[in-house]
Amino acid sequence: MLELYSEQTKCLVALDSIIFGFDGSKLKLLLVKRGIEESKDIWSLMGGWLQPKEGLDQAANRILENLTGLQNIYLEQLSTFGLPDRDPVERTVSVTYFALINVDDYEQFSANSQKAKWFDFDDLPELLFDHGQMVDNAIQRLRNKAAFHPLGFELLPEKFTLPQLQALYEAIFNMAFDKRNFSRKILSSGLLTKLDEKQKGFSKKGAYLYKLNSQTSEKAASSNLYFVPSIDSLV
Amino acid sequence: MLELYSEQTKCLVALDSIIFGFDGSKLKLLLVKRGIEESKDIWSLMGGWLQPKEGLDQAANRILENLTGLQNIYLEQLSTFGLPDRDPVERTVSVTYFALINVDDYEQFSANSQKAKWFDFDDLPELLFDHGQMVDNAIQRLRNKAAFHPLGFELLPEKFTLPQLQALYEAIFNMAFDKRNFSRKILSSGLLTKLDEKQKGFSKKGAYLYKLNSQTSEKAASSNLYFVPSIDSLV
DNA sequence: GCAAAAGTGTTAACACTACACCCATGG
DNA sequence: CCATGGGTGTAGTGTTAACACTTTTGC
Repeated sequence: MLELYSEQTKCLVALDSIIFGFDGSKLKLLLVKRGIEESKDIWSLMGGWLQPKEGLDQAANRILENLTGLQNIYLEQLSTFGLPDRDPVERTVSVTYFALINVDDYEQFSANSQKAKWFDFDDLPELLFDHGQMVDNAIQRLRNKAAFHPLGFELLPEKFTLPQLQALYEAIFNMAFDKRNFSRKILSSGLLTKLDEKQKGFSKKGAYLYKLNSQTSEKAASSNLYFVPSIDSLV
Repeated sequence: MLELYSEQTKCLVALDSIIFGFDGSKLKLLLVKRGIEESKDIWSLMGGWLQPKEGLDQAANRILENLTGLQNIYLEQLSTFGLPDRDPVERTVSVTYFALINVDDYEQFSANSQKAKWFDFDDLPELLFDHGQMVDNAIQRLRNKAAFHPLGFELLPEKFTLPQLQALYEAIFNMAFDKRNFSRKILSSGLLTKLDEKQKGFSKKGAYLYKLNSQTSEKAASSNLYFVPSIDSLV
């Protein structure tokens, strides 16, 4: 059974967030340059320490807000990493989170946070400690989740076109979809509301804008939204 | 960015395991009676403390082995809980694991571990702290995972019958399946090898025994093993 | 011989894949 | 007027869900 509390050793607890973005054609990851000695200047996930009076989700939100200026970001807990020597400086258990943010929203704040940079997801630099594993983990979760949930929308502006949405899913799954099948599947889910406006400037014809239909988004959604042809590695 | 390590507060790190079993007709959960003051005698998950030189998975395995005598148990990390006051004695972050064990295997050891008991999953006592949430979390993960992976087998003896397997899935999903459809789906996955023996004693006719076909179990498996008619709450 | 559980096939609806052409517009 | 990207429909195939009767054998 549980042994007494008093004799147990304590650990530092960190929060590290895998922050995904999308720039219209590629999936992106937001990284920061480590500012302290021991592996200084290595790119790493955005992270910080758990404070005495806060919960994990709360801490992850606080850190994300401090670093990006953004509130109410989609944030979800992933695995916790705790090999004894994962951080050579001192034993640290790290709880990871994955976040989805709209690149445009963030650019406005990027002046503030000095050393943060968006990387193409498939061209990442070497990462600090076990952050590479954390990222592998997160992309899997993103795929699994996006395959069944109306999730990707978090990465797009409020109004978006079907081609944009498709490009996003193609970036997430690193796979091409047939646009007729894609639009049929998406539209039949009832998740989207077609707007009267068209997107201007990008294509000559202009594509209709849609928005997420907040009514149905939570419930009716999850039933048959699976995009991926062959489900390979579900969690 | 990361602040200096030295000024950060540390936490106790606990591991708590949600241990599922199956007795042939009902899904079970293994709980222990808390042995230390402050909520003494409340039923709780099996847990223990992270030791200085071990990783999280390793610690979860060690604790499980100490308490049940079983090795090589299916064990998978779930969420981490860390509200500041979740444990009134002292701030503790708890990493949860879910485990699947064969009830028969465990009964042999149950003499050893004094205060452990199997409960029917749908008739659980009140649980310590936030362990109830941990359990809710775990059953969801079990369902999601079992819907796509050849997972439930961990809960059965090496040789089992289709009716047993179906009963297990019905217990996991708390839902009835059509036996013709069920057997077709399972058998078409190629996961099982039919044996020449029949189970005796339970039914008059006797049901054929099967075993998991270890070749295919990892790969070919995950492609279309979804049993659940309507996927309601996938992670 | 009967009760209790095991085993087995067919059909109709739906969902998925593959595939090609016309449309609207800006330049 | 033409190049670029946007939008749409169908046929074939496979998968799923629903459904009922026969078989075996212990008692």
